[in-house]
Amino acid sequence: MVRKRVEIKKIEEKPKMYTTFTKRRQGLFKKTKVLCTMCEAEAAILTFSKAGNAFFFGHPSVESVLNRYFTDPSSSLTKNEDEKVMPPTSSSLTRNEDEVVMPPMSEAEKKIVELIGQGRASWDVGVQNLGLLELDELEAAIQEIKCKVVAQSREIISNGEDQD
Amino acid sequence: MVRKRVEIKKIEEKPKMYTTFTKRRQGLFKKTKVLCTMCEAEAAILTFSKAGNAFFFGHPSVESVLNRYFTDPSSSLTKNEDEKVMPPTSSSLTRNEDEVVMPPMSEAEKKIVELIGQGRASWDVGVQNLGLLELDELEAAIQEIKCKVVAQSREIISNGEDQD
DNA sequence: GCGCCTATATATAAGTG
DNA sequence: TCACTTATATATAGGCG
Repeated sequence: MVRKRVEIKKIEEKPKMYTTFTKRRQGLFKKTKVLCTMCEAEAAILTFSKAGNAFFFGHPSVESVLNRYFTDPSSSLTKNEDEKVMPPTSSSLTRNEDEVVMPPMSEAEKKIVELIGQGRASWDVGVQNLGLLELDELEAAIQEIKCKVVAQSREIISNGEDQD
Repeated sequence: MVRKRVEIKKIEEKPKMYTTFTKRRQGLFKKTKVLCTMCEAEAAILTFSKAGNAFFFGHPSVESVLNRYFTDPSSSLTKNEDEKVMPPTSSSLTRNEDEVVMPPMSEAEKKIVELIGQGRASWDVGVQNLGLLELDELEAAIQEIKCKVVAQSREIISNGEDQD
């Protein structure tokens, strides 16, 4: 219970380091979201743990913020011309889940998987390519999924923590 | 002196909003630095205030983190079995010159993909295997995605209207 | 290890100069 | 508006089941 103030230095014990990373990263993301909400700010945060895991958050989206970073005049001042980061032109995100066999999906699930399945586009871009009708369907699909999640949360709460 | 808990919503009074932005941004940067120090992590945070001011921080540098963001394969998915670490040894990743590829997914996207990506389990089953904390995150993630969808819809409906 | 708990450290809203 | 104050809210280290 935080009996002592932690020193701001490298944590030598790996397990402890990972635990700390997770907790602090979560806190960081949360605060970033709050900042965006309260101050109508745009922000992106990119993290890579020592273990190599990557976590990102961006409002309105990581891409939009990065794009602004690359184009906003006030940003240029802090960068070196010759050390500009080039926007992605490589492909590394393609997941090979082609042979994943799943139980029958609901329409909602299918909708969502469909978007992700595009493979070459992230949600932001994927969404931007949809028409009103599709967006409407997707919204409903998302809502449906969300209901399941919320329902599950409630179930766990009411059952204490008795669940597999 | 924090006489009351602040609501996590847009601050209407501009002066107050800017003050809050400044304070919270500083806190955010500070925490980001601590995270990097304690956990040997790499992180970058980019912020744009409503007023248009830009602030960045990156360890080891903003540029290096962004470069990693655009190239690191581990940016795509996070698995959790025994091994979730996958150092960029060079496998199936990297450059396709003729294909436009998007950066890694956001937290929200990852959360959702994570569930589906588990394979062999539909959403219903996947959700049932999550703990409260995860469900909470997932809910937020779903909400985030939904916001994007809704926003896109509204934009289309506006059909050309533009604001600020 | 994972999720929850809680005592304490830290962040911060509002006030003051 | 910044710098400092300080009361309170929030984050979190370590413990527990």
